[in-house]
Amino acid sequence: MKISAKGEYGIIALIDVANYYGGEPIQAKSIANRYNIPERFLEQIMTTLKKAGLVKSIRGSHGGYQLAKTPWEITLGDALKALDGDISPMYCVSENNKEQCSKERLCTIKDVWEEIRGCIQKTLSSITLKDMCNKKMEREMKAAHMYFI
Amino acid sequence: MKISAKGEYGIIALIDVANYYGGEPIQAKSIANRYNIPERFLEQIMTTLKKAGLVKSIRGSHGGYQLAKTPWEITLGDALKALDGDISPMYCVSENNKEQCSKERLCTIKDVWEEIRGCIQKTLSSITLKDMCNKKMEREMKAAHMYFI
DNA sequence: ATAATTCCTACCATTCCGATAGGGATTATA
DNA sequence: TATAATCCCTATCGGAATGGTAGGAATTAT
Ligand code: FES
Ligand code: FES
Repeated sequence: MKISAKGEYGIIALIDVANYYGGEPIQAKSIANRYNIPERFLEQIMTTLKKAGLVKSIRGSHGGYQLAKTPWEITLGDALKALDGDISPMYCVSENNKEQCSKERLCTIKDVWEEIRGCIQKTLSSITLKDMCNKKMEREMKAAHMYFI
Repeated sequence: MKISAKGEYGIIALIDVANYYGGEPIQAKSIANRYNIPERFLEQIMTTLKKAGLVKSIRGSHGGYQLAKTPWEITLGDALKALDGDISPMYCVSENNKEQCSKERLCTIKDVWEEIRGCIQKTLSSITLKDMCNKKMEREMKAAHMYFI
């Protein structure tokens, strides 16, 4: 029941990119350095985010990443779905439901997984990158010279 | 973000034991057979549940397992906490918080994990074994000759 | 005595995760 | 046009976790 490092790194990166929304593209290398994320690993993560349509990339020198939508159009749910594949606690209630449990029709527990998936989904899809940026800014206003994630 | 097989098997077993509440102890072997769970694996799971104080065991011939509390005193939250160790989506918001994230005090994402942990916890701790038994019974009443999990 | 059970400990195979690595493609700019 | 800075693609790898197996000891009813 844990969110992967990939998921966490990806969210950190996305929030960072969102912070630069409207400006110059931001490089994977820069993000990796500032948040202490392995550089080559982050590259792969950014590719994932790109394939999911959350960021767009600019290649070549002075290249980097920018949001593919506005910060208030992208939710943490979108991010985690792209990064960890899914946010359901059990395969039988996954959105891209491939694997079924054996006794699915006779299972009374499935409802529980469904409910959990629902509340996670609801929470995550209610928080946008914009929200996260705002929170970060607020905190940095109160505590001078400190950079929040 | 998936619940382990151990977690699922354990919950199935617990519900089954709860179904026999007040009667004879029920054997791991019997549970394993009926729900198609590897026998020796289930033995270990039952040990986990025992150590967590959810079931008590009776050794020797005609032995087996019984609930250590009433079915309405044990929640699915108790069960999963015992089986999967924890239900938090990130170590920094775990109840038995050992590992801390590096920049914990500067992290704005932690709040999100906290919120998710909260809603999972709330859902799981609101469902008792009694609830699950009732649901099972209701469904079996409506569909004759079918045994639900 | 025997059979049925739980209990304890070790082990094993596979998968997943986090990360590293090499090298190619693209682009600004000097 | 050369160079440096990027992103991009693919392969690989070590370690940890997961799911399961195994042997045999301890306990108990019959
Ligand atoms: S159907 Fe998936 S847990 Fe029962
Ligand atoms: S402190 Fe744990 S994710 Fe930020």
